Amino acid sequence: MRYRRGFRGGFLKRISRWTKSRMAILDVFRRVKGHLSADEVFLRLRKNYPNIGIATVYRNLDYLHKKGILSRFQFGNNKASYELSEKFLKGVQHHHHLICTNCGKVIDYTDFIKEETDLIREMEKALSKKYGFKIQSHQLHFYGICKDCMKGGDQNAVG
Amino acid sequence: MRYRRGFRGGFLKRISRWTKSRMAILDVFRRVKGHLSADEVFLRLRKNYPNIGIATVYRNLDYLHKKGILSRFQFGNNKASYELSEKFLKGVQHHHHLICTNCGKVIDYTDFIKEETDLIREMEKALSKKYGFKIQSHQLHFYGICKDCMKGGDQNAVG
DNA sequence: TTAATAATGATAATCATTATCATTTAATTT
DNA sequence: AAATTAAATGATAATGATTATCATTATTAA
Repeated sequence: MRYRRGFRGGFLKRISRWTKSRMAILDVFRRVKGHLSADEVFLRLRKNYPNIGIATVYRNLDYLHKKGILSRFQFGNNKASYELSEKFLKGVQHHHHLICTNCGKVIDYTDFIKEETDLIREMEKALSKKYGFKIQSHQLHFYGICKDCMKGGDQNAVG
Repeated sequence: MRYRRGFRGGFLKRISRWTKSRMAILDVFRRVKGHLSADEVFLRLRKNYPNIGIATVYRNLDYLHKKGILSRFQFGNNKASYELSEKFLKGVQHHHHLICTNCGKVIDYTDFIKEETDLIREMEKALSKKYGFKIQSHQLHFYGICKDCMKGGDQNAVG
């Protein structure tokens, strides 16, 4: 068991109670790496944990987000997606997203992170000062048409 | 009337029918400048246009978004916001958003746009090539705690 | 082990958005 | 200007995502 007492340091200290469902949800994200919506988490959990309720999934996603363990995204399909925060897990690379406005596919990319990070750091400092805003995270989304939709088909909304 | 025949050039050519509600919605955005959700548009419209239906608002926001006239955002409160696209209206400056995770307030900022645009342009070129992705727009969101919430209060979620 | 309380599962309620359908309206054609 | 045609509208039902409620259960600290 990954989350037994001895290993509950750092971020994991923020978790007040180590419930079965909370551990199971964290494990889902450790296995999957990418972003998952509440219903996707729910479906994956039900295999090993058939009695879990969808409300528990929602509550824990929100809880883990508030603790800084999951990052929360909305890519434009009217539902939230979550992924492990890079601050929480070393293995998670800093990355951003390409979102296809035609089919909804989301691609993670890790290119240009060095350049981006330098600029962002500078911006955060200046924006914090100018607006008195304590910045905690940022998201950079690119919207467009993916490779498949380019050849395939009927294109939809633009940014 | 702002949208009468003689002036329907450029982007406005994309609009198939100039209905009363469509014009009224565009006018709301011209007056307000900032981002508005469907219900906020609906409320503003009802003053001068008491019979408009909420479905018409949703349909037109979606329509104008697909025509490239409105930009669409989701800041994390589970509902979409729209604003006039800078491509559509010269007066709209390129800008991004600071979102307070405590109270939900959204601040537009226009700082660092030169530096950002240079980097973004470079990224778009490289990402387009690497992923075969035709990029149409981008959004940069900073999440954190605003000035008021910093002194005021009970802090909430982090990014 | 027990006490205190956070978390759970079931489900109702809410909120944002989309679908349906009969009617109206904008633009085009006569 | 009247007729035509298809897009758009308003009312409202339906859907989908998320949140609230509440009695019960499970985790932690004492």
